[in-house]
Amino acid sequence: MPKTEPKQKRKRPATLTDVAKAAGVTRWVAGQVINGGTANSRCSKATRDRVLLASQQLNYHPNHAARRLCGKRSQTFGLLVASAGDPLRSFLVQSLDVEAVRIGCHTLISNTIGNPAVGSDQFRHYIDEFTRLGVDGVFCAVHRWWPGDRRALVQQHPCTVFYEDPGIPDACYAAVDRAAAVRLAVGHLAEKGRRRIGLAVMTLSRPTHCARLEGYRAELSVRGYEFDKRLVFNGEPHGLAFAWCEEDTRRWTFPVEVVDRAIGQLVCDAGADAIVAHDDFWAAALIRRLRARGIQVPNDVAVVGYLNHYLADWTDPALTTIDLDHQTAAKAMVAMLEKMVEGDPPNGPDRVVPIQPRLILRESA
Amino acid sequence: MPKTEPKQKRKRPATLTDVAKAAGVTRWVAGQVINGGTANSRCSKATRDRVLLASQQLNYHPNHAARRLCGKRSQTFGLLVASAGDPLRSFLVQSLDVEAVRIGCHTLISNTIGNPAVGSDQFRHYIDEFTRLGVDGVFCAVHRWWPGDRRALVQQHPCTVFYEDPGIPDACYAAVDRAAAVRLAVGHLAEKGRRRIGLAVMTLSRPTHCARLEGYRAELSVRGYEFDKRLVFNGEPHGLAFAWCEEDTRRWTFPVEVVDRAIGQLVCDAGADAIVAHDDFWAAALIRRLRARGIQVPNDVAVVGYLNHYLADWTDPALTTIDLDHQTAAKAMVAMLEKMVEGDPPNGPDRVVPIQPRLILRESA
DNA sequence: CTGAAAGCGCTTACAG
DNA sequence: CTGAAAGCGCTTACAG
Repeated sequence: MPKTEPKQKRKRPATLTDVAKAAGVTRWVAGQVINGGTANSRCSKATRDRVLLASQQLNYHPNHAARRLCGKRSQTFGLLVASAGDPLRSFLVQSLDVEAVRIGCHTLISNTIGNPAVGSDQFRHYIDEFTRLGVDGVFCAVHRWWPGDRRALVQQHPCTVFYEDPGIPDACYAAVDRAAAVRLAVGHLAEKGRRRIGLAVMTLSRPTHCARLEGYRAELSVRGYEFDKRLVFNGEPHGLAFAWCEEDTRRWTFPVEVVDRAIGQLVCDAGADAIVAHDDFWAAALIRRLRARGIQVPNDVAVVGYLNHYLADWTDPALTTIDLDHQTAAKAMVAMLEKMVEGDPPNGPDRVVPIQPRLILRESA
Repeated sequence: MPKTEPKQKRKRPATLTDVAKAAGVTRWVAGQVINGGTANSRCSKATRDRVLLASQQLNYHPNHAARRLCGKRSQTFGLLVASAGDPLRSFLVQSLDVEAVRIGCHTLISNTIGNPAVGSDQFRHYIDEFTRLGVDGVFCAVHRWWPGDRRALVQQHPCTVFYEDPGIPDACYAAVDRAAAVRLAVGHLAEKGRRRIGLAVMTLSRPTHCARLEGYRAELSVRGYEFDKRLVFNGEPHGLAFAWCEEDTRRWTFPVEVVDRAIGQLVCDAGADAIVAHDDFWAAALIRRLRARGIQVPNDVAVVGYLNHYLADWTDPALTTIDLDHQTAAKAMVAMLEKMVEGDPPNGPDRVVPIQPRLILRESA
């Protein structure tokens, strides 16, 4: 084969100089036109058109690295999340990206668990990576009971917005109003004629979870129901009471015994005809275990979840649950972060954006 | 209040010059030490230690933009996905990131659907964004029936690796061996003594789906079972036969009628005692609809899914299904892309990496 | 090892 | 509008 064909070198992307040359103007003018600068109005439409045409023909895209080097923003946000694949967070991850893109920014995934390749302190690792990459700001959607030094994070990246209260002073975050969530559930059940509404929660030791009990009592009181402490099941004394995904098998496990005890206390002992569950996992497990006892959902006992998780459509009966409105949360978080990046951080009560949950009616209540 | 406190300016991150100065060496030496360059061995341990110490003390992190500007790789991969939040893909997204981080790279999320903010052709939008940002390569995990010009993608980004066959020539991709998946399912069912094993698929018009029928027939033949065409249900003639998530309500819908017809044909007419379902959604729907008819799973009819989707643990009974081994797929995709970036693209048969699925035993079969 | 220099592609401030 | 220049922080090639 003749060596007529020179080894095709990857063609260099067009630069601003190329565009300027092609359009017969100076770099400065080309830059002004492309960036929509103030001088834009000062140059003739003909000039502008020539620049734009050349830019298009050469498939010009401003070099991001060069822009950053002379002080422009990176237009990139870091996103800390325990694991982006976890459906518990995946929709929030997606919504954050969608909202970031809306203001011309990008999102960098950072899984802080399950990646020992980056060292033992993955959270810390990404804090430094974010510095190196020069992100404009950081979203942290890592549950507060996962490891990670949040103080170090906000110190190194003052522009950080959390999802849910990270438990450090002066943090900015969006958080679902859990009291309102339970009130929605209890209110709905009361309207459906349920008289003995139970509450099954994993724990009452964290403030965010206590809000549920408050909401529960408040709504009972509004409805003229008496509070009966036997109708509140707290999983905490029963040990590990949450769903858990095995790292290797990806198999979800759930402490069925705890749920059985909840049924024993709430339904068998206290005569509950409805249960507001800790979350959709609890609700799904309750539905299965109630069926195993021959108790019909929702006829005998109605069940309401919390999350509006993916699986809510696939339990049998489908789960009536509380949606956390991740989209609104994401919008709020992006708006907050953008203001911080622009040097206008929220103060006082504005640092916390409460998200109003919504009741999603399906079949279980 | 006295104006003693000057408005605290955001302190400039340390530069290589700062480190060199602090360590009392030239920028060149500092750079060599920090980058582990070849000259590293040429300088004394004392010098090295001084540089490393200074680097640590100043919390030095090489400026990414500057490095890129002088020709270094961005160490960033673009990741095209229909929607990162979709649990169908979210674990692949996570695995790709984890594997990318393992080789020192980062992943940029790019949701190609549901974000009209970036224009009508979101796929195209990201192709250009990737160019602008200077990603080293691209992962495309967008289902081939979603819109997007794959040819334009590989033309603009020769370093692109797909998940599943994108249907364009010379593409590099990892793809689950669907024939093997069905064989696993059929083999398991046969060993459990099932004699009338049905296959319910959404369509047989795409090559990737035909592989299932091939696998089905092959395994039947190995087991000495006769092929009975009544035991194959093709959803295609019955119209829309897949689960669908409403954009606004996030509510999943599934054409229950189609599943009912599948049960009618396979179980009632052809006497199936087992069904290999198109995917976990089909399987979950089959389980519900079988129960509605008083048919017990797995006693009367065993059901096997495909995906090992999140919901497999929450159907009742829990779903025996085929795991797609996203982790292995991600490893293969990252390895392939990395080789391409380094100028050593795979050729011929090496362009396609088949992923061997695994059977996950739960309760439904 | 040192040191001075060029260059990556852009933005910006400045003199005309 | 033009044009020449400086600078962002790094890497690299080069002369000592």
